[in-house]
Amino acid sequence: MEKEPGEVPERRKRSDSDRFPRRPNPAEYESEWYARWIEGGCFSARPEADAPRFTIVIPPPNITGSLHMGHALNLCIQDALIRYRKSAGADSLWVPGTDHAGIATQNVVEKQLADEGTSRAELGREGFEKRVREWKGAAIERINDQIRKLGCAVDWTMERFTMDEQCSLAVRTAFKRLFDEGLIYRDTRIINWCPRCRTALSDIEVEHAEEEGALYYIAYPLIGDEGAVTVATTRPETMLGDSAVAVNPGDDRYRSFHGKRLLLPLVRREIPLITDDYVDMSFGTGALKITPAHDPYDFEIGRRHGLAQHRMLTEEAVITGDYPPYAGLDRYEARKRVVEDLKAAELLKKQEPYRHSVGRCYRCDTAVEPYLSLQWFVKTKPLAAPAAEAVREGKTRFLPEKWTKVYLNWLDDIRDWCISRQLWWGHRIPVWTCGSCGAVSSSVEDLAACPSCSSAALSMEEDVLDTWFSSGLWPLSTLGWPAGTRALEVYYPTTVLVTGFDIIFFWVARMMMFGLKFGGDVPFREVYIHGIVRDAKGKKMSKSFGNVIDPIDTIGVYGADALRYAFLSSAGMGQDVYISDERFKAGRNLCNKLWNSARFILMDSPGAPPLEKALEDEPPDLADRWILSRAAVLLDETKRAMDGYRIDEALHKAYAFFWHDFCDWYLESAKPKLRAGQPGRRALTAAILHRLIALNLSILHPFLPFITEELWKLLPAAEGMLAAAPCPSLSWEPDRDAEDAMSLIQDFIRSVRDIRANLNAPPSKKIEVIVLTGSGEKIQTVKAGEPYIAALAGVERISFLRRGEIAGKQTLSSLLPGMEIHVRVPEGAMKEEMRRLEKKRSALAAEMERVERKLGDENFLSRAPGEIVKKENQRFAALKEDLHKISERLNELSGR
RNA sequence: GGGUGGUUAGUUCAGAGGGAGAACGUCUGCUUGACGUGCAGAAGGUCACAGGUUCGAGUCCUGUACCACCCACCA
Repeated sequence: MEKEPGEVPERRKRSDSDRFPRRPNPAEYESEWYARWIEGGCFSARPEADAPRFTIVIPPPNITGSLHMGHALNLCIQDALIRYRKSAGADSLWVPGTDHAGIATQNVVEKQLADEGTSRAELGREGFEKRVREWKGAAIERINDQIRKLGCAVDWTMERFTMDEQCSLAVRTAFKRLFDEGLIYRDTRIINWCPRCRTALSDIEVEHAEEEGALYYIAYPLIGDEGAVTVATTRPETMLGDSAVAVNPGDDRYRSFHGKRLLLPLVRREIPLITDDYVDMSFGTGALKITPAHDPYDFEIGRRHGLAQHRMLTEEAVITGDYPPYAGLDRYEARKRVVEDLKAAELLKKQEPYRHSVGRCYRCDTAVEPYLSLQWFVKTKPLAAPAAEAVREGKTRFLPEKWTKVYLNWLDDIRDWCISRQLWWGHRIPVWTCGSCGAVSSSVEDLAACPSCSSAALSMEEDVLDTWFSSGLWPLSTLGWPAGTRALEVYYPTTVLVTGFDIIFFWVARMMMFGLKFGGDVPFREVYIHGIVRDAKGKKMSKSFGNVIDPIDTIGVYGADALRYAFLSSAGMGQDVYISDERFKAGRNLCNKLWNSARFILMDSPGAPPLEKALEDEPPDLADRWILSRAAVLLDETKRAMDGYRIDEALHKAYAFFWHDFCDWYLESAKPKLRAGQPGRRALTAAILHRLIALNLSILHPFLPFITEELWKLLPAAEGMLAAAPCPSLSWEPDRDAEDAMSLIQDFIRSVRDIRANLNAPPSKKIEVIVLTGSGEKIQTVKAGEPYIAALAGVERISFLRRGEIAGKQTLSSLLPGMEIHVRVPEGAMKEEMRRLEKKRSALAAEMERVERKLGDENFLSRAPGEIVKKENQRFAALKEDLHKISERLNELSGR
């Protein structure tokens, strides 16, 4: 009967196989293990231990919502590192915590209030803060639960929140020190203002993007003279606040206008025409309207020329009452009206499409206004210089290295940091102004009396600090600074910071500045910058694309280990991570394979002697020596990869070893030995299987903590929990000879299998293989490997013929280094063989020609190192021999 | 305008001067005493393009094109 494509035959029923359960649903053991790890104190720091320290402070997630795939990636990387270093003997500490996220959280809660028909104003500051604190509790619980679901080995006893008592003390202490040293000051400046959030923003909180707009040409009539000066602007409504028109002093077109006065249209204000070098003659008309209160550069020019600052917008970006026809209009509405009115007055000379950069609030995407206001600033240059220097000196290293330059360029060109926010949710600025003497003081403790005049008429600042001010202190505040705690002493500087490139300026640079300033050293030795999470098509995951996947959903379907595998296997250093069902399935399949290999071993050999004991009683055979050698190499390779933060590489190596070396080859070759071998053989084989399944679990544990722990429990020799177990060791050296010999056997088996596949020989059909050879050493190896060849390639007999002895015409053949193998086939199966041989021959001939040409080249022979020339010669000889064999074979077949 | 990456198999990437690799996907076969979430085999690449250095270039240098990202106050 024909089988439908994709149809799978019904699984064979065997009562035997129920002796050991099939893999349970991950949900059945994952949360249970997390609780056991916590109970067992597996994740607790051991500051008293005499061990190398490995410390990470978590990038604190915002309490605005739940964790997304980006967080999950970030967490998985840290967890793999923490668990690996712990198993390698380090005192690993991973400090968890969350960030109050000022603007973002306030927005979320305000939205909630709006849905409930109330508002922040209605609740009042205290009521609002109380409301946010309630939200905070639930949010943190949700986030921590996700962290537990992912299996993160964080030390919960160290958990912090950026607005808890300890962190608040750090914030006030840092603020006061900077204030007292004159590094924090207050000034009236043009800052970035979000009219929706109604707060100031720092420069980096504004996201610039090119947008389609228009360039408007407006004529400003001269006073007391004919004519006008035409300016070009993208924001015509700001003309209401103009104080002057500027031209370049060297611009001949306007030379005759110098010193004249203009009439500002609509407003009918008299303004001067001034000259300033800043003006670019080639742009627009070469005349620039100056609005000192609403443009940063105009502000500078205004200051230079002593111009008035006319504020024409309110905090909500609505026209102020000073411009009656437009008062109360939104800025865009006002733009339309101004343009209409200018048109009506025939003063709008031209309007053309124009692409220009618009800045938007990074929290709500509203177009930001340059806005004149009184704000607090940090003088950054004195802090930035040491932060840059530390990286230049290599005290902190970026991985991948390319981010070093990004970091340095920003610090070298840094501008002062606006830290005041007109919000209610955050650290209130610890500054008090005296109502009687006017003194402005900062204090760590709340002030009750003015330090200068002892007056009690003090008012505290209303504004709060930029969230990133407290984030910047995170490595210090979590470890107890400003108190000289044991944790600070032992764990600062931390080892590595794991984060995304999007917050290098926001966070990494600020921590460097504060860490050096207050902690006396860099906050971390290394900064590991990972990529972002994308969907299968390479699109960034974002709500607006509608392609977000909730990590918790994925865990529900595939298990946390599968999700972790998807991330860690594709997280090449700094590489973006593409996730898809395919990748999750790959992770799930690996878990399944792990389970089933352990299941086989424990079913077939429930117990085994210790490996060292078994080796005393029985010498290891080729496959034993080979797999032990591979394991020794693997231990070394994964260690080096992990120490170098090449996490995906370590995982790939472990995966390949487990799946291909261990399962495909060793375990398969072990089956006949377990079934038919001598007792000593059986014991040694079982011992190796037990030892190596344990080793596989240990090595894979940092990546797949749950399934490996669950299986560890089932191993008779395993003690305690895997999460607390030290790195496995293997008293076995890499064995070159065993690996070379096994490699030949594997090639042999693959060749036979290839021939079988061409023959369509079912696995049950045993075949005879004829070996033609000239090399004695290779024959010895094949003979030694005969049991494996028999078992793994379905070969019942190998006949060794000398060169010249005829294998027979009716055979399929394959070339191996130093030998040629044949399998007899029935009449009629030869046509395909001729084609294959022909193809192979032309490939060999082409290759040989290349090598021959090289070896005929005087330059090559005289200039290339002797070693290379020798190698090429050997290669030529081998190719020549193979070609000869194939040609002979072809002649034989065609000349029948 | 400045900067940083990238361009190698259908896809995602590794390879950093001497015979083009992995994973996934594809195709073919398989009730193989753990696993069909599996086993076995196979096919598939002018290493973006153009110059240069070299006995020899995915690999080093220069330039070009394209893609991605970051920074910047030209109205």
